[in-house]
Amino acid sequence: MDHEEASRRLLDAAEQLYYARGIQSVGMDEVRDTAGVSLARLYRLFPSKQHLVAAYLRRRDERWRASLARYVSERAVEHGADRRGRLLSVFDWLAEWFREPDFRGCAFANAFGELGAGSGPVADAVREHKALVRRYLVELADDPPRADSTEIADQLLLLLEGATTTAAITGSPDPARTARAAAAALLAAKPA
Amino acid sequence: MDHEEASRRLLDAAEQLYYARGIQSVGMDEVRDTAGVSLARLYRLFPSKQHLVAAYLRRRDERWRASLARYVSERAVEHGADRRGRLLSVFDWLAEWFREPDFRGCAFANAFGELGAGSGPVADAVREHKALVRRYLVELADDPPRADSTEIADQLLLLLEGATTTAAITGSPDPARTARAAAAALLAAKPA
DNA sequence: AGAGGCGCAGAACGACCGTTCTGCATTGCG
DNA sequence: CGCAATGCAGAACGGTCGTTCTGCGCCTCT
Repeated sequence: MDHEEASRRLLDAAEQLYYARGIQSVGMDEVRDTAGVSLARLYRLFPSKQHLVAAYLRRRDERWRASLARYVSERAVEHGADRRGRLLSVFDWLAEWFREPDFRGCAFANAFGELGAGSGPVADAVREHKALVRRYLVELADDPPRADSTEIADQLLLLLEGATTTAAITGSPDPARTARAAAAALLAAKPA
Repeated sequence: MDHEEASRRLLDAAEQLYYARGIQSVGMDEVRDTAGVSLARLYRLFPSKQHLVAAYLRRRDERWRASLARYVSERAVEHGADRRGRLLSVFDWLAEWFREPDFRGCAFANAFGELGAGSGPVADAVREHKALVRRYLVELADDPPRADSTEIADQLLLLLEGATTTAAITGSPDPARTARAAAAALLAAKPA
């Protein structure tokens, strides 16, 4: 097992365990056991638990955004979607995510809520994720370019965030539908 | 010190410590020290940590909703506000809350994200809080009565939730302004 | 063969956690 | 006064945590 494989296994284990059960309640022993990688190597690859958590979140951010972008892009091709169609398909993707059996809300908000603003690399990873998602929404809203892209993107970001938390707490995917309807109304309020 | 006073001190301490630092990282010893109440009495009043957390959240829910309702009501009197004005003043209240020095996001979502859906009395308290806030928004939206009150209330609830989390993560009160503008647009999209 | 380097499993360390226990002090009553 | 009841501070218990250490096995090289 080379370092890349060990790292991948550790991040898989971290993702599975921390997302399902929170961060502080999962010890490094359990990450080791789940990953099948020794503690010594774990600490060689990630100098502390905070580093491991931040790394898992950064990898998750990439995968999450890539999954969303792929979906929006494919739907745009299938349906010849315009700006509105592309922005609304974000919420269709949300609906699918909320229905996944291991859905447990936003890993980034959960980690931030658990560990707080002073949690160094973890808080940084969370903030960067949110900034990148916002940027993606601005890009979608700005195609074709318009003066209100940032404003609408910010509003849709709040709907996305609120729907994710609400879906986790209520255990229902309905907030995706609610958010989509709100997004449609907001887009309709600002025609081209 | 009677039981009521001890209970109040314990809930004050719990609120201060758990909201600021998360739940698992604050031991019962520290709650005891902060409250100035013995561990024996603490356990007599709250049989377990979960009970204490749930009790603090339930008290916080009452205070939070009361503060919001008072603000909305006072603003309605001051400005002769109609349905739209009352619903929008929810977001004005949010803006003030986000500016408080100890603001750290939604205590309910944070606790849920940290402890998970299986956390018994805590998860129950979180779900009930969300349901009560939703009901309050439905009441605001239904005055005067309309067929779309639940729909608009659900949409505003997502904005409220998304703004709270985003404000905590970004450390900025701006999401309240963004949410208010979105709420205004949603209300304008459905005139009387 | 022997020596050195590397990596492992899991023990060890010190800290913290949730909860219960214990020696002691205080209070109230007869 | 003596006795019983009550409550306290904080020790104790058993468990878990993050991190480092140690004895051992394996591999490579001379």
